[in-house]
Amino acid sequence: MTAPQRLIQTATEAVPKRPRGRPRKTADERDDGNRRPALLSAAARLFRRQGFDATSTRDIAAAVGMHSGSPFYHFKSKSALLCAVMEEGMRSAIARQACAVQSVPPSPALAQMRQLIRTHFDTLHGRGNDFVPVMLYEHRSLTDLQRVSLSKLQHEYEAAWTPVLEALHASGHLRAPVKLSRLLILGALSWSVQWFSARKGASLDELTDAAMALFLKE
Amino acid sequence: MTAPQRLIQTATEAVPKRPRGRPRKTADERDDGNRRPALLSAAARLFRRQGFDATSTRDIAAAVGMHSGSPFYHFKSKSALLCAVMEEGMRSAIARQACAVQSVPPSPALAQMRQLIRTHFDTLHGRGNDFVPVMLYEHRSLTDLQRVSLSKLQHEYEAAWTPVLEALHASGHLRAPVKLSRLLILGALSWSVQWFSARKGASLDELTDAAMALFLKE
DNA sequence: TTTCACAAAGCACGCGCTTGCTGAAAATTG
DNA sequence: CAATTTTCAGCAAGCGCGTGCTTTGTGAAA
Repeated sequence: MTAPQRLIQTATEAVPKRPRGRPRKTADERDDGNRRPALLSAAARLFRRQGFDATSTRDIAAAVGMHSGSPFYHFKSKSALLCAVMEEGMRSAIARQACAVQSVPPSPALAQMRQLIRTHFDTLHGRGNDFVPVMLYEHRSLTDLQRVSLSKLQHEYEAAWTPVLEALHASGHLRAPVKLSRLLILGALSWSVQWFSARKGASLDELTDAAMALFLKE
Repeated sequence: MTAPQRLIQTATEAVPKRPRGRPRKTADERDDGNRRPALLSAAARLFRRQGFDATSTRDIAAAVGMHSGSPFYHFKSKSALLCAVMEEGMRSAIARQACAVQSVPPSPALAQMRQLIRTHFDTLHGRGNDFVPVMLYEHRSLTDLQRVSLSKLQHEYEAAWTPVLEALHASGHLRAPVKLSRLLILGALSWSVQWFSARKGASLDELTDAAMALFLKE
């Protein structure tokens, strides 16, 4: 709700008092020099490595060379910073996913499925991609309102899987119900955050092959 | 480091001083009237609902009608209480799993697989079974030593799956590599903690059917 | 007489966050 | 143009509070 406009003005006040000096930026979309992205990725890395509760705002500030109170100029609370990390992660994941899906012809659906899985693994395990793992495992530290705003992005991401799974169901490559399949498959992939290590064991490509062989027939 | 034993004793001290009164119990295995299990299950419920960090030791004490410092008589630290919750959860899960596997003939392996999946879902979603979900999602709050002691139980639980998966691989019902299959399958099942609700959607039996149809051929 | 299973009270610490301030930069003005 | 005004981006310091945990005390049981 914005403040109501005045309908009656005196002559002196009728002059539109344009404020002098630098124009104000809205609180929602700050430019912030260039330190805000630095805060965001430092927070993402620390949140992923130590967890949200085990990471203090002082840690984050120190990681970008700030003093302890300064992050609160950019984010109004610690949990707002967490939410911003998750939003950033989801937006870039959605963008990568859309780009990846477009780069593959819509049929066969098997190729699209492979691309979806491979892109998902990259979102989880690619270097510098700490944002989405934080989203997966620090969900509880958000307020209810923040959860609502993020669930939209989550649905947007998951929505890309449904038509592919339906095509695979129709062609007989997938026999389980589509909705449950999506939940189980995304769970299997996302859980890899718990055990996957880039330095040992299978590669992301081998992982993708295994997932394809596990979930799909023929 | 314990205090060094005295090697030379005077005549009067040579008499073994049997302590009078109630005999001492070791710190490892206390009997504890019956309040220790109550603390354990109250902690499990709260840890699952609010998370480990968001649950204070005062919350746990209040849940069983104790004062704020009293839980520390039974557990030497908050994280030791968490570890005890997880150990209890794993032990009962392993027991349930062993019992379930024995109740089914070793062949066909499909029947054993179904039983494993169904038992796992019950361990995660059965009422009062808060112990294992806590284990899955509060892993980070343990010390390194505690993690080591728990990983043995984890391996014991997962080991039951391997022969079944190998049989299914040999019979052609499973085409992905056994090791990766186990990781992906257990991930898919465990992730259901994030989305499954007993009051809406599918039942645990339907979920089991879907998982079977998703992972196995024929 | 000794131990048990807590109660009662409180300590020290680290946390998120607030407040007040400041040099620099940018826009507006005469 | 120079002078003025306003905002920006962060520094410096610290407040209040909740936390895990400790210490001492105590009635009951063995």
